[in-house]
Amino acid sequence: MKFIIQDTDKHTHARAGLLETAHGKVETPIFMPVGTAANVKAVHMRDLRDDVKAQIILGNTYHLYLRPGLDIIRMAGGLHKFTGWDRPMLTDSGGYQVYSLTGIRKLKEEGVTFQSHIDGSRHMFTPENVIDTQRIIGADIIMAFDECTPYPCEYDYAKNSMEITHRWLKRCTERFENTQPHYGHEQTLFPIVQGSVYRDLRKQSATEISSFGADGNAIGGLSVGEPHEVMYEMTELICGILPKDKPRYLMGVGTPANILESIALGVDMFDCVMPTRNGRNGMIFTRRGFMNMLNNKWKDDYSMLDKEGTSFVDTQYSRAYVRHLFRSGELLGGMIASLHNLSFYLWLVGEAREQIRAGTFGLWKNEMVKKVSTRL
RNA sequence: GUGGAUGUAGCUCAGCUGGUUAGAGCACUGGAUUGUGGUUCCAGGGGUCGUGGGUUCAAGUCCCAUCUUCCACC
Repeated sequence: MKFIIQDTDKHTHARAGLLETAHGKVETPIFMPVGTAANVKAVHMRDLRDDVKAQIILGNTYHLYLRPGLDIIRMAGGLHKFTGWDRPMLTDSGGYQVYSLTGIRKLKEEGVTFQSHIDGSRHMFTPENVIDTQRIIGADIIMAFDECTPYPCEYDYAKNSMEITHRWLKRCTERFENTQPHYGHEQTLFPIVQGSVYRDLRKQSATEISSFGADGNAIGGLSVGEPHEVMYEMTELICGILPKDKPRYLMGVGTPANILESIALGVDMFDCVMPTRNGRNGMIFTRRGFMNMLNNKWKDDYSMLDKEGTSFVDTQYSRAYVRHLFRSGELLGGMIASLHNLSFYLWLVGEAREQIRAGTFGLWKNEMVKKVSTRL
């Protein structure tokens, strides 16, 4: 996988780059829609490609392993063929599920044993079989198996967790190097920096992760409940250590403001469930602020959903109509909001990229952060 | 007509033998949601307890009357 940096902002650490995978190019900074279970919820692949203009989407190892299962994906010829998405893909390793599904899992040196949230059956993920699984799924970028620490997190727990993540990374890397892609296209492995909110741990982890010389590096364990300033502080610290010539991926982030601020700190890739999950629950993000479509104030607002929006839904449906759909529990509401929000997120990072290339990112970012944080 | 039930928040109901400012679920009004378990959590507003009398220190609760709705039987 290739990555080149095309422009660097003079006043911030923002970069505009180009990532090249076997399934095509990705212009960074980029937002990657989350498609956990072999679909971006409530959005057609066609709309994802032509309307949202998504360049790369996510899948999830844990969820796909449980359903539909590896045999089905292998027989389909991999996740690209199975879903019909022929552009770049990235799979998360399941490390986050180990965190979020806590209570039905047990963590050991060997790996993690857990019970399926679907039928309670017992399974084990190890660094090795998570790589094998991601070979079968066949995404262009695959993630190392890590432990995402909760927040707050005791120093000793964070330290042990970080160390086990490092040992697992070594095992992931070995397995990755000793296995081949199943479908003829190249895959690449991203390691993940951990260390919770402790500067020395984050520094140590970023240094360790950098030494692997991967094609790209991820920052995990943030946006799990810590204050935004802490998240930015850690991100800044880590970006100062990770190699400059490789893409940096901040996992699970975030709000439009989080993304803009993190781009300024030198992050190139993002993913987050917010535009889709919050969208399904009535939240609409726009360049002028965000709105809760369930609120009473939209009941007779017949203006377009977002007159400045880039999606066809923005000028196809009125706010009053979208509010009606949400209040009636109509599925179309979630579909409209998901499509709109993803379009907005992709517009936002695309515009950030343009501003970086034009040398005007810093000022634009500051103004945009204020706007997108406004409640409408 | 007779007998038996019923009446408490917008809706469906809980309130044991009378005892602090009458509760729940849903709905309603807001808020949260960050590598997704089609959500889930949090907060808030809202009731002359059908009506009128009575007993009692004290009545949603007991007594009488009346009205509402339902059931059964003539």
